[in-house]
Amino acid sequence: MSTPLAPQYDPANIEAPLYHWWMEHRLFEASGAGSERFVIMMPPPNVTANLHMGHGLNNTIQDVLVRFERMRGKDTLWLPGTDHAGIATQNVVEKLLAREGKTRFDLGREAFVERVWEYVDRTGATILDQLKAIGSSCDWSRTYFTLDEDLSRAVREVFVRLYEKGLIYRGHYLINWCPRCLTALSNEEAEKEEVDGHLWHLRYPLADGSGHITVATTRPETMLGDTAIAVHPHDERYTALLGKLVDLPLTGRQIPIIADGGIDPAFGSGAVKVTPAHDPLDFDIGKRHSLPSIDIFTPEARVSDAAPDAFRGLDRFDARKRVVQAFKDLGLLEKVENHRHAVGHCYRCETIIEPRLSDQWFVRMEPLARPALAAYRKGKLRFIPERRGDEYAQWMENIRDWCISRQLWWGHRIPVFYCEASSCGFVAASRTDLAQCPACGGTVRQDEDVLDTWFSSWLVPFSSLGWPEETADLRAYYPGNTLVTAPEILFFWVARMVMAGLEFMGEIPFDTVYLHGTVRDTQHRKMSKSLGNGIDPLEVVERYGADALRYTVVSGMAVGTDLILDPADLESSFAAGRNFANKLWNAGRFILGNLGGPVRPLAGDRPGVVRKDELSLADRWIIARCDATVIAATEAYERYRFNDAASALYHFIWSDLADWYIEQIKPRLYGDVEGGDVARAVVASTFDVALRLLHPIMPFVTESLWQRLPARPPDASISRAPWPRPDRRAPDPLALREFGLVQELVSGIRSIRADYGVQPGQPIRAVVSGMSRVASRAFKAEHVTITRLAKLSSLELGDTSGETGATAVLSDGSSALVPLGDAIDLERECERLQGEHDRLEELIENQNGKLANQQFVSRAPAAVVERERQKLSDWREQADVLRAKLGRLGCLK
RNA sequence: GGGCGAAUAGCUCAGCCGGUUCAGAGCGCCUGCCUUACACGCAGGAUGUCGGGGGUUCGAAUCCCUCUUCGCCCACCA
Repeated sequence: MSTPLAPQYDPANIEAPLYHWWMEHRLFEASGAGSERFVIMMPPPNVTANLHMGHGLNNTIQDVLVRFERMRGKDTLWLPGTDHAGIATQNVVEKLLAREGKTRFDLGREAFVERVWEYVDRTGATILDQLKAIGSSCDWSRTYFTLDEDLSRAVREVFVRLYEKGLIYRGHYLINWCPRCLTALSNEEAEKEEVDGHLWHLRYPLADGSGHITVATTRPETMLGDTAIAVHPHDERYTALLGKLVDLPLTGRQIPIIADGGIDPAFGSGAVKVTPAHDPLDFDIGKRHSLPSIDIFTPEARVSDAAPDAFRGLDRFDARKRVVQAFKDLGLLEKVENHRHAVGHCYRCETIIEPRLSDQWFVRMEPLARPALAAYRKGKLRFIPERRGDEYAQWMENIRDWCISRQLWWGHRIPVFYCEASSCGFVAASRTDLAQCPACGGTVRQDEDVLDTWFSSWLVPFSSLGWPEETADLRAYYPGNTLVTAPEILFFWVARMVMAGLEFMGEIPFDTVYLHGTVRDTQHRKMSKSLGNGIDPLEVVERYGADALRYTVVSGMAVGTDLILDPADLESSFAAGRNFANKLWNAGRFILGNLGGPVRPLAGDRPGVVRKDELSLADRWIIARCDATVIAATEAYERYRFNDAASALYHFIWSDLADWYIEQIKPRLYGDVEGGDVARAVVASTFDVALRLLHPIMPFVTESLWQRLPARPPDASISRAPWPRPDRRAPDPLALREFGLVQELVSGIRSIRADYGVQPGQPIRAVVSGMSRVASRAFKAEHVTITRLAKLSSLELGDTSGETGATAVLSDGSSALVPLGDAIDLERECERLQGEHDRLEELIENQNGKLANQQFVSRAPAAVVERERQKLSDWREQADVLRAKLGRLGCLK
């Protein structure tokens, strides 16, 4: 790898081959060795999915964690997989069929399922390859699919166990129905959304002709299925009407007025039309009063034959208009009010949910939720951000039974078998397919429905490891550690995994749940296909590189915040990451080009090791800074504060290492001064550390540079390099202070140059006086550095008396004078210094006030008071120096 | 309707348990530089009554209350 490096980092030609190389060397596979493990289950993307920024965000975070822990020496398993995604996938294939003018019913169940498999096999799991493009270091050798044979076996095992335990039951209930997908949905799959609607006040004439009763409803069309009117038992307005009948308009039916405690007398008219087949509250009322229920809709939510002729076949919304019109025509429409309320929408297709009475399978959740809640309460489950735990607990506390049957064809078929013989009545859940009835020998049929997709997902932490077999993987990698996911699927998936883990493995599947934010545009709208405000991660990878994408994601999102990106301006979002990668690349190019072979070891017992007394001030400074960065970055990664890790590394690499240290060592590297070998040792070592610290965030550029460092075995990968430890030689506060003064001095002189418009190439003199001992030592030690970086013709440490020029005062009270001769603009300089002086005086005044305050001096901690005193004296010293300067320049009036 | 969170430079965000990081970063902006690692760069600079109002405190961007505005979760007022 000795080819000269290009002056510009070229991710497009570097990343893909590198990923290949990682795969070849099987660097991401869990080994089963080592004492400590780190396991992450990837939230399995839908098989049909294409990578979007949400995946980019989610998987980048997981990869950062996994790479970090892998370098810390743990046996890491990041297990990828794909989800068969029942409704979503079936919808995709049905859409394809529609183009051929066919429906799934034209094909029939078996052919249709075959068709879906064909599609899934052909398109493959594209998304998994796309995940590789962003650098995801998953253990691909263990990739699963939720419809794989072994995972399906786990699903079936779980169903049968729960069935036999009485935790799965079949019932006739009002469920959430999607009239477009033609299937039942769970409560979680019905997304509540606020909608602007109306409240229609309808008059129902009393059967005895004595008047009417008014009901208020948001869904007038359902009146066709009304079977009662309910009022609150204590509502005096209606006591006289209780038990009376009304003529239900349009239907020719008569229904009773009943009393039910569930009615709120304050809402609407206080009287409610009761439609047990189409409203959850009404369903309960119907049960309490044994009311008949009339289902007036077909599965597609068109008016069915149970309704009067005039409305049959109408879509529910057309029916609504017609019913309202009919009431108007009859003079029975009292009024219409605007009314905002929450309406359920299908989470896959946004269609408004229709509550529908049907036979479905349910899981009794309370017994599963209890231990899952207890585990959280006992502190075994940690949420990041913490407050998300409250949502988890709240959901667990109010858990409702889970409707798990779906009227789809694509999925795990419900393993329940019914005997066809009417006299037999045999029904059972079975681990194996039944050909005939074990009771009577008759033919059996299997339940037609399939299971909710999440019924396989909630098992993934163990089903993907071979359960119910007692595999080695299961023993080694269950339970896992961290789950990284979007908050949207907290209930769908996370909470249920905890329940399943406890029920079937006796242990929760992970101890930490990191819930990251959502990717949004600058108007804070969620990125989505329909809004057209998405960003294609692959386009970003192509234009800016995967590292840039990852850097942006990581640094743009703190714990508990969303990731805001501008789809209209990729440059603003991703340039910083690309520039950083390029900066690193060029720093590496420079360092590698100047090492020229093996370097002396910096520490240890090896021969040629650099002795401490060989280190210059700058060397000690960068080592101390490097060490501080090791500590800060490690802690940030551990605390999931990846943005902190990113910024600590950005600052260390760009400002400390590139802007100062590399500039500082140039004379040594070029042989202009002594100590080139020490500089090489230190720069190689600190750069190596920086690469390793940054690798979890920017794996590609760090790997490609790290492999080129001297004395690397050909097969060594940074992804397995040991995580840097804090250095014994650091911390070195004195080096930080001393070099800090050097930086102040150089910056001060540069400012003067800029202020006075000194030509960039023009060398100037500088005289520093009034130095503290620390400054004096530092300036002597870094004389060459200061001269070079401030472009001085000479740097004198001593007395500035008698000369006029521009002055910079440093924090220790030393002042640097740049004699400018005729170039000096006295008035301007006075203004400059006066401004500086006034600013200090104001600080001093405040500080005096603070320290004169008895309350402060007596109540504040002694250390705080001492610190404040020190500040005051520093400022006073600086102000004195400035005043003297002003006097000498004749600025003082 | 219940619960929770956020409001800091033009933009995106740090600022953890109250006292210096005299309020920071990146991007953007202004000035000068193609200085032999990097113009995806270097150097220098400007920018904020820390959402409004009250309070606690010797001291508040940081704690409490309140208002305003946004956001999230939950919810069978039809």
